[in-house]
Amino acid sequence: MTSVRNEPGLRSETIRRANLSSIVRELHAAGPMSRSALVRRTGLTRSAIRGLIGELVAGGLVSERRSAGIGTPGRPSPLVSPVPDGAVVLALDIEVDSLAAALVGLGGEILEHVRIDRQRGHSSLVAIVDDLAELASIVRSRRSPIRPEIGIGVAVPGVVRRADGLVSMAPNLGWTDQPLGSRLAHVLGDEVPITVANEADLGALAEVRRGVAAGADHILFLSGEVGVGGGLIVDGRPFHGVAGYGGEVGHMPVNPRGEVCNCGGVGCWETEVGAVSLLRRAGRSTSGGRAEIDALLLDAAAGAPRAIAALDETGRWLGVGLSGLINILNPRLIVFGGLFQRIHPYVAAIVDAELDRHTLRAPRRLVQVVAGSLGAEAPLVGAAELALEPFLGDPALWLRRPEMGPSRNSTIAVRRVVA
Amino acid sequence: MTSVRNEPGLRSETIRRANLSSIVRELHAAGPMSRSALVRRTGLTRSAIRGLIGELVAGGLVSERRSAGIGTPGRPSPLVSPVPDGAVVLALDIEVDSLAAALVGLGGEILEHVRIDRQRGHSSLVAIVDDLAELASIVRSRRSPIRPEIGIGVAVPGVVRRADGLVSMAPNLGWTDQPLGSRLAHVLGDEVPITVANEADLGALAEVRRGVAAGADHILFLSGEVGVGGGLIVDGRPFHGVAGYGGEVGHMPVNPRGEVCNCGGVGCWETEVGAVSLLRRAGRSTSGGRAEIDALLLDAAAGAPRAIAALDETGRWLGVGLSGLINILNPRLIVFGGLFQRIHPYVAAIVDAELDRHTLRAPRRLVQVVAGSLGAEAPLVGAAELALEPFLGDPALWLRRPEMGPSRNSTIAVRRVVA
DNA sequence: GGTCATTTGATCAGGAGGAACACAAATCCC
DNA sequence: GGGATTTGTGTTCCTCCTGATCAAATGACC
Repeated sequence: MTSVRNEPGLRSETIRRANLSSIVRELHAAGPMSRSALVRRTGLTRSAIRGLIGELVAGGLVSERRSAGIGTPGRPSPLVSPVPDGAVVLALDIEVDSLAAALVGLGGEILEHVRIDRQRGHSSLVAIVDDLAELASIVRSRRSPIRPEIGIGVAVPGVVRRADGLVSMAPNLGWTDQPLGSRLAHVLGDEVPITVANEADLGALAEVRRGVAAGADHILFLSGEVGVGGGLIVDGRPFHGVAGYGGEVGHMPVNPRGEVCNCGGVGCWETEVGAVSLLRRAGRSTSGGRAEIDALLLDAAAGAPRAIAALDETGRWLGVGLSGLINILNPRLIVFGGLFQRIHPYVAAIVDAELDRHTLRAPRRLVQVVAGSLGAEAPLVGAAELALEPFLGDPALWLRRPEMGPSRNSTIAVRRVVA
Repeated sequence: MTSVRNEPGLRSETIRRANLSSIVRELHAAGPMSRSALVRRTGLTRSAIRGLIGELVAGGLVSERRSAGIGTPGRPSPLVSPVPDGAVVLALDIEVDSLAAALVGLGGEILEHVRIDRQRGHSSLVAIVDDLAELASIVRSRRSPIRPEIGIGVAVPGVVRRADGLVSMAPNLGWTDQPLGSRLAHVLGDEVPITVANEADLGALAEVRRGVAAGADHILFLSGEVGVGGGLIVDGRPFHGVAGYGGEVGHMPVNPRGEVCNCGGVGCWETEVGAVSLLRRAGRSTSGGRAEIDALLLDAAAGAPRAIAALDETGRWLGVGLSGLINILNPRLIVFGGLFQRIHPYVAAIVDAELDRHTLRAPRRLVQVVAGSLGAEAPLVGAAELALEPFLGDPALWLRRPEMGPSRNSTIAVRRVVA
């Protein structure tokens, strides 16, 4: 704020960029809509919208077609649609037990999608990078002609430095300080920007753009299997602290007499609410992964007391930790993703009860806990949204400038004559 | 984002507003500087700066004078200074043991200031509002001619709803759901906007604008005496969740076997790090307030084992709780205010050691814990900054528009003749 | 003390961009 | 089929910044 900027000051062009951005964002978020709807939603005049849409159509980012005239009087407004091919991104997702790649277009349409199972446990960086490259080439080859992506987004279950995609810590992969971003750039080509982010951060973005949290401006997304991650949307924008490390709610200390955590600490929240403690409480194998949890939920549904008790206990700790988070963050919505989405029906009541006990009244009244709607694909969807973000923020950068402006006066004479 | 806006779209005028804002913000934050420095810092051209400064000078918000030519070759650039009288706000501060009022001008200059002691303990809303009105009239009367303030900011040790200044909970005042904002508007006049906020939120704002955290973009300010409050600056802007309730870090659960808290919960952080627990650990009266803490610190400085042990224990819990907050928020700086600023020298080492133990490595490396620099006046300074904010964001609203534009062509002929 | 390089202010033309207005087109309703 | 209504089209106007050019004020150097 008080230092020398390298960016120039605001000028006319800035306005055009911002207005183009707001149009593209509307279409990306809400899908096709009439031109007049865009006028209402952006606050711009018909003239301005006309010019901007014209530029977007010329640039191939948007298409107009006659709307099916329905109901209202007045001249029908053409329907403006985002063109999926106008801006395509590659989304990659590294999960504990799978890898995925997808091509996603403007508007959020998933054009291609592949997911393969992965052995749980530790894997080397190169092995995973190679697998991702393979998946990338599969989805790319399915789509031709191949227009290069405008960005690549990657979801990782670990702590990530945004600047360069260094994975500082990913216990479930056995990674410490692994340069995922630069390795991927090496393999996938470095002409396209690659952004790596934590899967919970991306889950939050996904749910706020395309899921239950659509349009909310303050949400906390909770995700994880073994580890517990949090993703935060603040004022409509992803929050990630100074270097991208924010949101590690799993390592909030909640129980000084608790167990030792992966991170070296004691009594971290994830030792109380993670999959391992849930399985242990239910007397099940803690190495069984997703299937074991599914079995536990079946038991609970059938009324097995031990399964129910385990879920209750996990729910209580969920409520305790969430109370702290709500007091700190005052969100509108808490979205359960990953493991928590699956156990949500079994713990919702107890979580709510705990929130009533431990949360300050004022923020408690405003918050709601809901299950996510995107399931296991949330991080992948979020990765796509992340990769699209620079484009959405300034679509003008991807518009080819016309060589010359349209000849403005050519039609005037004609019209005058006609009139 | 996807709803109908009432604001119009961006237009030329928007740019001028934003550029005026960035000039005024620079001057407010960094003080007087040469016109050419403004060119560098805003990225605007000399021409643009000239026009904008001209408008600000005409509006009385800024003044130019010849700079003391020092050192550099080239034509000297005039020094541009914010005019304190150009925008004056009234800042009010309700503390546990005192009340204060100040008039603060553009640039942060404190023009007038009064603080009076207050009986610790519960007070009615009307009593405090009356006292504040009295203080306000004192500072106003000292300054003549009275130009009306452009805003009023109020700091409160409690949970505040931003929209209307309702104090949802302020245990130290004995308040629940007290309409402070509207009562103040009633007494002080409702033509000036009144903004009420939590004292820790304002402390954060104060330290980031005028204190040790100057220019930092992600900070956590920790404050409090009995209760513990947190103020958060995210991306350079105050964070306050959905309704302004954010930042209540004091009620983060850290010890399920801990004590019952004011809020009704158990084992809240403030039951472990607040003044009461510190005094109790040291075997001192918990009702003595500030003086009792001072005596404790004297003891510790003199080497009294029990005082030192009490501070150590508090320091340990500080470290534990801060670890969680750092993992969640990934801030650049943690600023100790209020009680914590005073005990900072005694607990800094132990806090750092606990952070090393409990915080994830990556965010740990980036964070620093420092004592605040504004002491007891931090909330008051922050209240002033808060009240100035609408003005800084759009100074054009306070500029009287000239009746007619300057006659552009009057001097051209002359210059042509001369040339 | 004079000359020159350097930096910055002053002035003005030009271009970009949206707003406002007038008009035309397309639809619904009666 | 006529009128009301809504919305696209085209043009003019206004605002605001940039860029080029010239003038002014200073330090450095001989």
